[in-house]
Amino acid sequence: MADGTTASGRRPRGARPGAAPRPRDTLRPPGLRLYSSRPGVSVAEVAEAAGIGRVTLYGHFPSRTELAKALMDRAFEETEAAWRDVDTTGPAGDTLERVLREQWHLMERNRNLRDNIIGDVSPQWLRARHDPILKRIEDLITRGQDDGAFRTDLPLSWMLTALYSLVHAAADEITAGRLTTEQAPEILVASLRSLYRP
Amino acid sequence: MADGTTASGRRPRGARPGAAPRPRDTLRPPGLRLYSSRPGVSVAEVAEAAGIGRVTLYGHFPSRTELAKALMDRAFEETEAAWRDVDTTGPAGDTLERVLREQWHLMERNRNLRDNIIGDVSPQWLRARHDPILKRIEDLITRGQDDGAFRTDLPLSWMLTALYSLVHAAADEITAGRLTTEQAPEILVASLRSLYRP
DNA sequence: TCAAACTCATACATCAATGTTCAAGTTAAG
DNA sequence: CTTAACTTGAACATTGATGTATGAGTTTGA
Repeated sequence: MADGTTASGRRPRGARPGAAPRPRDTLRPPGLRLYSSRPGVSVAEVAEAAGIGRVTLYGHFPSRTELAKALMDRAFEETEAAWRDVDTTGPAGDTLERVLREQWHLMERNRNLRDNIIGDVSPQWLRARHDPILKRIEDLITRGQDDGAFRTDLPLSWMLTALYSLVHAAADEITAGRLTTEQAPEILVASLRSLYRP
Repeated sequence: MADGTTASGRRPRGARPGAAPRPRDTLRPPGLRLYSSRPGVSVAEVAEAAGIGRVTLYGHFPSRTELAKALMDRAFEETEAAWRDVDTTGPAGDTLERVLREQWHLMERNRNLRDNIIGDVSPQWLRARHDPILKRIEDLITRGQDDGAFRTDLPLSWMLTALYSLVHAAADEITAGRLTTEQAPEILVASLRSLYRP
């Protein structure tokens, strides 16, 4: 205690004693953005995008795999946080449209991240972390089906996959310059309304 | 002429003079299948899937890039051939459903191949070869819109992208074991009918 | 001022993939 | 049988990415 170090760990309790201006948490978002943007990104590229040295990055995450896991955990937390802000009281159709408009960008990042860390983590680990993210939407679709708002002639898994697939496609269209950021959510909502209607 | 060799090239006109049992053309399909199945495939894996040695493969295609190009050309030819068999005389909606049922597997391979050779060939080359493949469907959608069979409130590019995106998704669902090969085209047709209806 | 915590460029070992070379084989036309 | 065309495994050089080690510098709490 007297030496400023806690008994449990190496790091003091409060603010860290001293450091260059980049702690662990301000580092993550830019790395995530790059990791989620292109397949086959190297750790060097992620570090550069995050504005830090490659060695420093390895100081935080002992391996590429651990980096990928941390980014996926982050995505999971972001999704949880986003859902806490969603009003889910109304009809399922309305809720879905709200979620799409508010979260389609986050959903896109989740999906890209998942696509890009396949091969970096075990399939089991990936399922365990990614499935809960999908589950929120899945539950919403089920509720809509029970209410008669959504069709029931297609498998639930397909309706979920189709949704993510179209979100992904919309993001690609923006990248390709064939859709604007404003158009994308409207087109997504219109498409899924047609696709989900009984 | 008397020596059995043509004047123009090194290869005689008819059957090749003698060789191990694997000429260039029986080699391509298995390679294509693998190349289209997984991102980041190595040339060694492609060769193994094709049942030939890696060195032999390099004998046919001087580089990974040239291999990718040859496979894309092959896909293009396959698509052209498939379209020659399609009856396009009826209503656009019926034609689209026929095309989906008959070609969805080919469309899936085209898309996967495209995804996997990004980075191996220049974007310009890729566009030049891939766009004509898309054009057939695009023309069909346009015809349906002119006939009033398909909706016109969504961009043409989006309707095309959504179609390929769902085809891709269906293939993934089969891989994941959540759809059967028999279900897939039916679900695709049902989904696109809803999505394209005015 | 002192020292702990942190950053970072350089350098290094390792590994996997690409593409080449070579020295053997195998096949079938003549 | 002879020989040209082809195949192949093994070996090699090169390149790029991963992960580690080191040593020097920076920040900030005490």
